[in-house]
Amino acid sequence: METSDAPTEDRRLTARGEERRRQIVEVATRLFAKDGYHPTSVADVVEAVGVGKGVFYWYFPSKEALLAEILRSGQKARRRVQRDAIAGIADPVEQMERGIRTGMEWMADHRDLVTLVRFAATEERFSEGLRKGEDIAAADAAAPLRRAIDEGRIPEADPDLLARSVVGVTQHLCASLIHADPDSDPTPVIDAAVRFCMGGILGAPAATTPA
Amino acid sequence: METSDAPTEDRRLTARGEERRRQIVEVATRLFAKDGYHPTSVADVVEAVGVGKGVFYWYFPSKEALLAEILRSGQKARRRVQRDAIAGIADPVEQMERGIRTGMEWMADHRDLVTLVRFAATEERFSEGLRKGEDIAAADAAAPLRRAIDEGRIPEADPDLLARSVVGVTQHLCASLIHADPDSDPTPVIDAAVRFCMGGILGAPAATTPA
DNA sequence: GGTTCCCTTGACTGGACGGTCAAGGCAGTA
DNA sequence: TACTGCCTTGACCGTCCAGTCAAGGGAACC
Repeated sequence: METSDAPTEDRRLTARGEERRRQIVEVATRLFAKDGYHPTSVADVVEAVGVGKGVFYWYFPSKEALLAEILRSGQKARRRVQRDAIAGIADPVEQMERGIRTGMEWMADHRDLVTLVRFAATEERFSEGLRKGEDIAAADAAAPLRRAIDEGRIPEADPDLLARSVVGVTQHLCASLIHADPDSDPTPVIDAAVRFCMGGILGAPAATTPA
Repeated sequence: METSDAPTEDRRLTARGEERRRQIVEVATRLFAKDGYHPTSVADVVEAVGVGKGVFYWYFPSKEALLAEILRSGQKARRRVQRDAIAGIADPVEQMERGIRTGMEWMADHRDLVTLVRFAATEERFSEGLRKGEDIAAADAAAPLRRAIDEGRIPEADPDLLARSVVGVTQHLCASLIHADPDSDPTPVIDAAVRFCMGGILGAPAATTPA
C-alpha cells in the first residue's frame, strides 16, 4: 500500500499478463482510431476485450497513459524499422529515398497509428510528447540531408523543414489510404509519395520552358 | 411551436444577433483549437463569451453542428481566396505556384482552423463532411495540373495524388508554425513549402550524379 | 494443505456534460 | 402604453464516464 504498488510502474507481469496487456493495447488502438479517442470509453475497450473494468486499471494507470504509450511505442517502432532499412546504404540521397519509402510502407501497415498521431497532434496534452518523437525523426533525417547538401547533391535548404515536408506528404497520403479499401494495393500511392518527396528535396529543375 | 422554430434553421437574426453568433464562432474556434474539441464544453464557450448557456442553443442546434459549420465556412473561405488569387493567371504552372502560396498564407493566418481540420479528419463523424470539401479542393487543383501535364510542362502523374501531397506539406508545415511564436514571420516556412511542392510537382531532375 | 501473489470481477461514486425550458428583459413599433 | 418577437438567463435533467475498491479465483511454490 504505497506508491510502489501504483499501476503504471512497470509491474512484474507473467506471460499471461504480458499477453493481456498487449491485447488491450491492440484493441484500444483499433477503437481509438475508428471512433476517436474521446468518444471511446474505457468501458468500450474492456467490453471489446471481454474482461472486467478493473483489468484495464491493473495494466494502465489511466486512459490517457494508454494513448501516450501507444503513441510512444509506435513512433519507436517506426524509427527502428527506418534505421534498419538505411543501415547498409552509403549514398545519402539513396538513404533518403529508402527511408521515405520504408516509413511510408510502415505507415500503410499501421494506419490506425497514423490516425492516432494525427489526432494527438491537435491536443496539447498529447502533442508535447509527440513533438519529442518528431524532433528525433527530423534529426535522423537531417543527417543525410546535411551530407547531401554539403556534397552539392541537393540544393541548399533547411533540413528540418525538408524533413517535416516529407512527414506531411507521407502522413497525408497515408490518411487517404485509410478511407480506401484496406485490402487494395498501397504501392501506387507509396510510389507517388516517394516521387513527390524526392522531387521536393532534389529541387525543381531550373526551368521547364513552356512548349 | 413547430420545426419552423428549430434552432439551426437559418433563423431571422438582427444585427445584434449576427454579431453574437459571429462572436460564438470566433471564441469556440479558439477554444476548440487550443484545448481540443471534446475537452472544451459548451459551458466553457459560453463562459468565455460571457453569456448564459441558452444563448448557445439559440444560435446553434448542437455543439457538433457548430464545429461542422466552422469547418465548412473555413474551407469555403480558403477556396474563395485561392480562386481569386489565380483568376488572372494564364500559365498553369504559375497558377499552381500562386495557388499553393496563397493557400499556405491563408493557413498561416488561420492556424486554429488548420488545427480543427486536422482533428476533424481523425473522427469519422466530421471527416465525411471534410472529405467533400477536400475533394473539391483537389478537383480545383486538378484542372491546371491536367493542363500542365497535357502541355508536357510537368511529368505524367495522378493529379489527385499531387494535390493531396501539396495539402499534406502545407498543412503539416503550418502545424509546425502553430507551436512557434505567433508573431514570428512565417515567410521562410511558406517559401520552403512552395519550393518543396513545386519540386514535387515538376519532378526530380533525371539524375544528379554523385560528385 | 497452506501461502503468496498475479489477475479478475463488477457494483459503485462523484462529477461533468450536452441539452432543455419556463421565465423574463429589452428593442422596436404602433 | 401595449404588443410583438428577438434575445438572454441559469437552474435543472438524464446520462455517461473515468476511476475505485472490496472481494474472490487460481496458479505456482512450499
